[in-house]
Amino acid sequence: MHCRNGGLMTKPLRHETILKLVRQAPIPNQHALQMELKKSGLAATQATLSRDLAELGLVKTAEGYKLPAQVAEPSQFPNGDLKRVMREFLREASPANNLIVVKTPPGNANALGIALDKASLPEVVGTIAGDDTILVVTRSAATARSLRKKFLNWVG
Amino acid sequence: MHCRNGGLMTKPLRHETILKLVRQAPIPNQHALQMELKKSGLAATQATLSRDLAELGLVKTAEGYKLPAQVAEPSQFPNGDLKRVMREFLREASPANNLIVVKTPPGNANALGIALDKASLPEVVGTIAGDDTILVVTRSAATARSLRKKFLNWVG
DNA sequence: GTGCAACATGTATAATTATACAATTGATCC
DNA sequence: GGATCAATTGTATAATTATACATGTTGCAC
Repeated sequence: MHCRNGGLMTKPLRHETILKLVRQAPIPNQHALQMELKKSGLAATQATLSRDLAELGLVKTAEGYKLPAQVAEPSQFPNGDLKRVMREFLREASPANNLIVVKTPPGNANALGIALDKASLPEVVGTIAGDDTILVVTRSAATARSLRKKFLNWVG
Repeated sequence: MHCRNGGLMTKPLRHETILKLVRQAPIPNQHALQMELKKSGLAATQATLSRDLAELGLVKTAEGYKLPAQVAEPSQFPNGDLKRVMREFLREASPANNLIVVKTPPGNANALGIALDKASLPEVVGTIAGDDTILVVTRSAATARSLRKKFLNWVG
């Protein structure tokens, strides 16, 4: 078979390069990794990369392969606080694709945004708060819709 | 098609159950999850579970699906310390499948074991230290062998 | 009521990943 | 030198996961 290896220890270099790449950004799949490595002059088949990723202990998330350290901490504790803040400030929540557009009284978006971030709900990828509007970014439209319903239930 | 759903909101319950299961132990794959859910009287196809896992933001590791919180922290900082301790105490390191059997002078296994744990090398799944022997558990035989070489290089 | 849109889900299949096996290379021992 | 073994990798394929599409259901507007 053609192992074009030729005795050069390519594996350690490849592993280093993979770690370098994954530190820059999550790698969506093994084919993408293969392309990136090729740019660095490193050839490897999908099978080899599958083995590499396992040996390096990388982890596959919705965003792609990451270092374990890069895996976001999820909600540290429940959201009693969030519910309270939300009851106070939430006026309206509209899904828009994978976003929820949350309206608050003028000047209060930030407060609610902070509470949302702190609660770090698993559904929430991130938030941006303006003056009276927060964009809540979720992984999918379905998530946005179901999370929105959860919000509305909370404020009952 | 037969969505035997009948209007009961099975999804939230299913999601709760999945989270409960994954808190107990990593779930190796979607088929295993399907079997577990069946035990709880919850029927779902692989496709549904694939969608569920994505919505819940679970992450796939070598051990299976986990909560992001359960993903182990990798080496926090390099291993200068470990190298020093290792030079002092390491006498022998033999690979045995996915283990490395590390020998130390009598009574020193624990010290080296602690240094190993602190360094939390990505290759190391865990360690057990006796009196003059440490078992270093890695993910694979290949990892064990290459890590062992790394050890031997360190102690020069 | 009808119509419509959003959901949840199953089926079938595409896409992705893991692995059994074979081949090559380099080291070690006789 | 030749034999043998461990390591690395490719090929082919199996196993696993994601998704395009279709369908039954529910809630809401009219």
